[in-house]
Amino acid sequence: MNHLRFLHYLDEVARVGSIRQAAERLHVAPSAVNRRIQDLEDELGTPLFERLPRGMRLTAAGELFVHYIRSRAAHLEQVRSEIEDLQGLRRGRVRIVVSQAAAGSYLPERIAGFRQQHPLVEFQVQVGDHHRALDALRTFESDLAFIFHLTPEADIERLHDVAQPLCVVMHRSHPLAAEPGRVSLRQCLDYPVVLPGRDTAGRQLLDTYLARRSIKLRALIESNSFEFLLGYLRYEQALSFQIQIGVPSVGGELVSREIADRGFPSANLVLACLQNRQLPVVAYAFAEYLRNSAA
Amino acid sequence: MNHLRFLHYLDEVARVGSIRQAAERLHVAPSAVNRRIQDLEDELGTPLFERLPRGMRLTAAGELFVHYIRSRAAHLEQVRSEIEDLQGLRRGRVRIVVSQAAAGSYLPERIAGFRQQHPLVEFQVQVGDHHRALDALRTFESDLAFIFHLTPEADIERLHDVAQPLCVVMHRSHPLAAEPGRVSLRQCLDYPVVLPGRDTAGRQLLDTYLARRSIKLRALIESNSFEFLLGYLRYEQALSFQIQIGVPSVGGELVSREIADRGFPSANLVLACLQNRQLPVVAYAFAEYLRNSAA
DNA sequence: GCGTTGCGTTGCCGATACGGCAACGGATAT
DNA sequence: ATATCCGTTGCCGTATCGGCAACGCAACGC
Repeated sequence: MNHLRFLHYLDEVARVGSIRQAAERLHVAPSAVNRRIQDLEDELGTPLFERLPRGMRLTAAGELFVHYIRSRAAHLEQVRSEIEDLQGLRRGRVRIVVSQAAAGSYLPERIAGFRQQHPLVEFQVQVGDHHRALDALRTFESDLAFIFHLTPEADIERLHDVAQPLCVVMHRSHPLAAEPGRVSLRQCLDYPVVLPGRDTAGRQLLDTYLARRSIKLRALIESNSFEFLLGYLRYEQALSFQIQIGVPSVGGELVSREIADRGFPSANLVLACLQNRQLPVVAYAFAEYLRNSAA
Repeated sequence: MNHLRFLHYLDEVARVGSIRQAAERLHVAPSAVNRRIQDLEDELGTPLFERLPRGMRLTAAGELFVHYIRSRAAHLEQVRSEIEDLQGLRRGRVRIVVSQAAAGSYLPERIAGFRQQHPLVEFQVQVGDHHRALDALRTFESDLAFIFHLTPEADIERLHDVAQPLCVVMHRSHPLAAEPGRVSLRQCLDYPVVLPGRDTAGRQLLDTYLARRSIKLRALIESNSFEFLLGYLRYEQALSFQIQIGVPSVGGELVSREIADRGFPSANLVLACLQNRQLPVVAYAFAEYLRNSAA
């Protein structure tokens, strides 16, 4: 099946926008890549790329064809997966793109659990924002996406969603950690807070709620790294806000408490894939596993 | 894209069940075909064929893979078609499998009409029975099927259907042809009849109706060729039964009359394609054309 | 029992397609 | 104007593929 190499050439050129860069990634000479693309264009009778001074850009025809190539490759993976499935083995690779919040402990835990049942299954995990996740699904880079608040899109299919309350997070030695049960937002205002960047979904939920209640919250630290924020809590008696699954649940120094205030927002975490896409059986199995272990 | 030759090899071997025969059709040496198949099996780690003394038969894995190949080829055609479509040309090939009844005049007329608007479009027309039609759709040999009374099947999608009354057909010089409007079944019984074979859909409709009314009809001639039956009417003052579109409507020596009897059966002609199959744009356009010109 | 026929398969060799290398022409950035 | 990055092309070695002939095997006809 090495005959399909050249389709990968085209795919890569479309991604990086340059024959030379694509050739480098593919470990072949630029001329080789160029030749295959020219062959393809000759056969289709239409240019697939515009030749710009700075590189190559897909034409409309190219867009169509590259989408075909990628879906073909994904389809092939699905068939291979089915074939291996009927040999009794559950092997293959699940490719998933997730929000940062899920990357810390939620996803690792689930993957570890899944691999106990299916030890031959490999994973490719990408962390990315909303936009990145949708893009990865559309270009067939990922099978599944697990992200916040999916705005409905025609070509994306929701497989499962979980409502996740936004919690306040602190070190276990923090005064608030002694409180049993929920805490009120008012209590939190007495302490310094560290917050995720304004472009994250959780932060936006928080901000709109606070604005509605005319509550001002000054962030001691803003960061686009959840790991950094939570890590910082070990060094200063501060608070942060995070959805529940974003906080390590076992053996951690960190504690999370739900907020008692009425109307305090919840995030909606969605497991999604590309519409009409036939997932590899392992990917589908993992999606089912996530759905059942959601609890 | 000649690189995909070897996929066609596999397809052909699966169809004819023998490497040597497939090689002959493909105009290559049997050893070449054999080699590509072995490569494929090595790469997939699974035999795709059982080696029988009489030839090759697909394994379960082979079934999956061959289906992938065929759908991939069909998908490619669809993409090429889309690409040509956005170049402004409406070209390509529509592959359709139809009942005998539609082959005589209905389909030729519609194809001619369609080609007046899209002269670059080519057609491949196969005549076949119910079973053959479904098989052609499933193996991606045909894009569309136009057949009688489609029993609902999970993987087949109905695009359009037309109720077609069963009519009595005669030569224009036949006594009954002088009658204006409908004729009664009783009138027909005075004349010899020629009928399609018992395995055709129209004949079965007729037989069940006649049986319910306890009417006996002795066929002067039975034939599996509609063309022969209608042709025979030129030489003897006999009658035949056929759905309306099975009778040439223009400039013909033949005349059809509807049957006045209440409950006299109608056939249901269905235009169908494979479920979830993205049709080439030309095929889709032709399906639309048929739907609109059904009247 | 035989030979015949059709099947998949393999070794060997020639043809073909493909990739690597180096150089060219053009457009942009500094 | 120089440097850089781009796609492109001619030339050549090599890996890949197909053709040919032969082999082993199983089924069929006689």
